Amino acid sequence: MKLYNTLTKEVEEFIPHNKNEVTMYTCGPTVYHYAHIGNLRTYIMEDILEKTLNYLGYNVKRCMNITDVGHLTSDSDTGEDKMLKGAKREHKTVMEIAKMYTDAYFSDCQKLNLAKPKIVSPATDNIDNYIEMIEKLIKKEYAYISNGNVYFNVSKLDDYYALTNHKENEMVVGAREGVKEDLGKINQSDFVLWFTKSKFDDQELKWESPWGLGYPGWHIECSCISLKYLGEYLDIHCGGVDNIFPHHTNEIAQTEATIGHKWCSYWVHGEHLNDQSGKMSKSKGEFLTVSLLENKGYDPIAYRFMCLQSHYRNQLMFSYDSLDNSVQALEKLKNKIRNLKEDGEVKDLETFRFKFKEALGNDLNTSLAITVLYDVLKSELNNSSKLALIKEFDTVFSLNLLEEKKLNKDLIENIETLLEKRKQAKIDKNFNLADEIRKEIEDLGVTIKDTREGTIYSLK
RNA sequence: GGGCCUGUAGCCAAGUGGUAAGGCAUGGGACUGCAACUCCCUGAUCGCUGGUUCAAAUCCGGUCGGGCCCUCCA
Repeated sequence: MKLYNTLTKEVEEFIPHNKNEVTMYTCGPTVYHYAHIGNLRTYIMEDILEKTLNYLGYNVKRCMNITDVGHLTSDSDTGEDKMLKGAKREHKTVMEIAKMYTDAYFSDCQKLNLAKPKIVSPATDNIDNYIEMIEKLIKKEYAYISNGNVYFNVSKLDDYYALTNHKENEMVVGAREGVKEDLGKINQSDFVLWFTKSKFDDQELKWESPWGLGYPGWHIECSCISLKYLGEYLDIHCGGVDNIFPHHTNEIAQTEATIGHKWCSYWVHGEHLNDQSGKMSKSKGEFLTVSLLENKGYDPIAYRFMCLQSHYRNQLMFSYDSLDNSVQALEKLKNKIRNLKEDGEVKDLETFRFKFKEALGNDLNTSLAITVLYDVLKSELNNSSKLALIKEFDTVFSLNLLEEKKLNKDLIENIETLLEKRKQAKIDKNFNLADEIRKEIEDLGVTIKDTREGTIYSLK
């Protein structure tokens, strides 16, 4: 298995710290609003990665956080807590909001066939751990207290910018509008570990700490949760590219300062989904959620398919045209598969299996893996063998390729009766009637197809 | 100002030195009472421009265009 590692900027052979056991940490959602499909693109990539590793025989232990607290707009005390903002908007308490959007998030995941990580931990469940870790950092003199907040001192590290090519003196403070310099810091890139002072005194969730009543900075949760559940040697850490700096950079800083050795070997980042105006966001353009797509009549799986046809490290352009494209393609693909009927012994799977593994094993080239699927369909293999391969591939793709939609009994009887009538009409050359009956059947949501063996039907 | 990614047929998109995968759409054909489904056939020299090389979409330089990050973000 080869993976592109942001840390080395190279595609590397993946070697877990502990033989076949893989530890994987993926940054989870901030539950102050619905996830948009751009957010979900990264989770789709992570899902494919996890399933590919499983397919290749690894045992993956994956952990994800749920950010349900104190996600400020910035470390410099400007901006507003997102959870609080969400709560105000919905006239609910912060915890109610968190619950509501956490549920919504997992519901979206389910619709996209995203496996739930073995370990899911809300940020608010681990406050004691953060405090403990921050105390350690202060004791080791990596952290200092200033203006009531606890900061991490990045100048104590040899290589704070390991993940990026940033240089401290070339960075522009306030490159982004609304960001103001925090005068309490020693270095420009120092970040907050614990807040006791914020311009937003109405911050709802606060905890007692050695530094006073306050709440954690927004990088500490991922470090802590990861250490708590996955140990001091992490194999893979994932997230969106926007997390590279500062979030992941800071995670590395505080974690390695705490444990005193290298922490995570492979950093895997997913590129963004863009729309015509650039990066998709919650504040501009159409707010594209899974539910919105569903309301417009799209099967969320078609979006998953769209993502798989591109590479996770390339930006992908969203448009309804390309989603329509994927809808068509997926439908055709499933039709082809539906037409395969078992016909004997399963054999000769290795060639395609190898190609499939090679595609995914090459830094998750899902697009090429999809091509292998089409190659299987066009191959000389018998149907049973094709079906066996498709079933295997779909453990990674998760596109419901073999899904047989269930017809209920009454519906079947109804259709059988109508088909009999239509058959008679055709014999009588009464094609108008035959067409009417076909229309009637289609209105029931069923497609029919005339073949030499008779008429067959399936759910649309 | 600094860092990074990207430009392949109408559209989406693989492909990192040896003369361009795949999908969707289009057009033509087979099948059908018609249709749907399915099957067969159908298209690009890779933004532009210099260079390296026996050989470049692939490497290097320039140029034009699109996008991202630099303390909200997947």
